[in-house]
Amino acid sequence: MANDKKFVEEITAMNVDFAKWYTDVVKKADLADYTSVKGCMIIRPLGYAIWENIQVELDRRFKETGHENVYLPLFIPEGLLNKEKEHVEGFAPEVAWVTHGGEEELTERLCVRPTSETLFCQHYANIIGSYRDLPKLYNQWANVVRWEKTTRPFLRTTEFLWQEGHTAHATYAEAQEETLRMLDVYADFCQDFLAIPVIKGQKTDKEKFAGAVATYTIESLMHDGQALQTGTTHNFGDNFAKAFNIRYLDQDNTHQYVFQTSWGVTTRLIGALIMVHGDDSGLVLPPKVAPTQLVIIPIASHKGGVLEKATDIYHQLNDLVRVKIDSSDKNPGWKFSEHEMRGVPLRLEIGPKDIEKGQVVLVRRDNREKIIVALSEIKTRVPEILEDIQKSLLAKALSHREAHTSIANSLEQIKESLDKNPGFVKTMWCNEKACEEKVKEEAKATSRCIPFEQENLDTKCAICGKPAKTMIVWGRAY
RNA sequence: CGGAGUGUGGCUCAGUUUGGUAGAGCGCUGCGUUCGGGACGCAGAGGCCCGGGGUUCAAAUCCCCGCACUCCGACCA
Repeated sequence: MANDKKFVEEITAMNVDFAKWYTDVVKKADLADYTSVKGCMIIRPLGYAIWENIQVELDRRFKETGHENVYLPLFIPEGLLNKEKEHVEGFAPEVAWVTHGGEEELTERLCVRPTSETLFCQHYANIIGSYRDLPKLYNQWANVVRWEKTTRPFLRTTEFLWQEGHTAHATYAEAQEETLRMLDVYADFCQDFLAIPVIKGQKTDKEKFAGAVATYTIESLMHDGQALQTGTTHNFGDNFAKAFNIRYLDQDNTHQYVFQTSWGVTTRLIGALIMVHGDDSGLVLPPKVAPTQLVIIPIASHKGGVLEKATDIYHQLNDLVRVKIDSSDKNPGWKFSEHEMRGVPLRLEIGPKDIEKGQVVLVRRDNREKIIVALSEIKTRVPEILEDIQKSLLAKALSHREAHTSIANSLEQIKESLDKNPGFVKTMWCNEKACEEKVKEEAKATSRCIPFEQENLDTKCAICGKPAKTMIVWGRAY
């Protein structure tokens, strides 16, 4: 059986129509379902289990770096939202408003939180009085609502799930340290756990968060060459502290404003998983995040001893990996396709012939390699193979990104690169907004970030020719 | 917010041109046979044709007015 044979007819091929492929995978892999409210999706058990795994792992890393979880209200009074000017202007167009409670019109409209900066600020103003109260390292897992015009499951939904970290510090330097520390947490999580390579960098002034001094980002490249911001951290300086009057008394008994940060990742990460690792047969999940890591498929399960053996294997592996046994009365072929669509990293086939030979057949989801393993060795081989799949997926995604990263020295070259080899384009840049706008207008691309890992490609800005200040990465983004 | 498209059993759609008893495939339920890449037989269940108004003896079909979703652009995690 050739590896490139198309096993699943119900999913549109990626190279035929990537957008269609994406929604097909979302539906066929049972990740999410549409509802009667635009942009609001039902996250189905598989999609939610992936989110839960993301949550558990991230939460562990947040706690390790000293953070505590809290929960703040869903509603924000209009007056509170309006306190920081840049912030409210940034979010105003996409805020949903509650105007009535029952039949009564409210005296003040309530905003359904698009993010919780203002609520955290109000709270911090109440609870921070002394330098002894700092730092405050809070995080909340929550849903937020942004009234988006164009929505796509996981990538951009009206309501989405996320975590938002909000911290308060005594000095700008500490806030900056926190901002970069959390970017590292995100970057490491994406690469190690989701097998998604990222570029760490700073957003330009044009792209930074409303109300922030500096915004940092991790950027990933999807299979179609489109960029996706997979996580973001912000240093607010004392902008919000001044607007909300968050002050503490320092050792010298003088009032000081606090310095704040915020950082978040969302259910968009699931979209990234789909678009980085998926193939024409459906979802491909890295073992670390996969709700089911191994599925056992009994062959000819009506024949004596097969189901018993499969169950025995299940019990042997149950402590080592997340394993399921599919003993439904579907055909084996149907089951193969089904679990491939759902991205299960490894499949174990056990039939009468295998039992005779004392072996099982393992099939990798990522490359469809068939591996025959003696029954006596499965407990060592299965975890080994899963580890290898995790590594291979990261390596594959990394080489895809490298193959789709170009260097350009002019606006013409930026356009050409984006058209001929869609992906990231690195250039030098003069740090002027005008050049960003020009790229946006002519090449339909935005600046993704100014990478921490700089390269000296040229002395001049690729767009205007003036002396360059930094290297920047461009891309067409989701 | 522009441009395009689509709304008919759970799903994919036919039927609409030319008004006349609501269809197919898949899925689902039951029984039996199968089982190493989406099996098969038999028997069943299941529809206010997106909504509201017209026109007509008669509307899924013709005419108005809504609403929703999808895709492509502009804005955004």
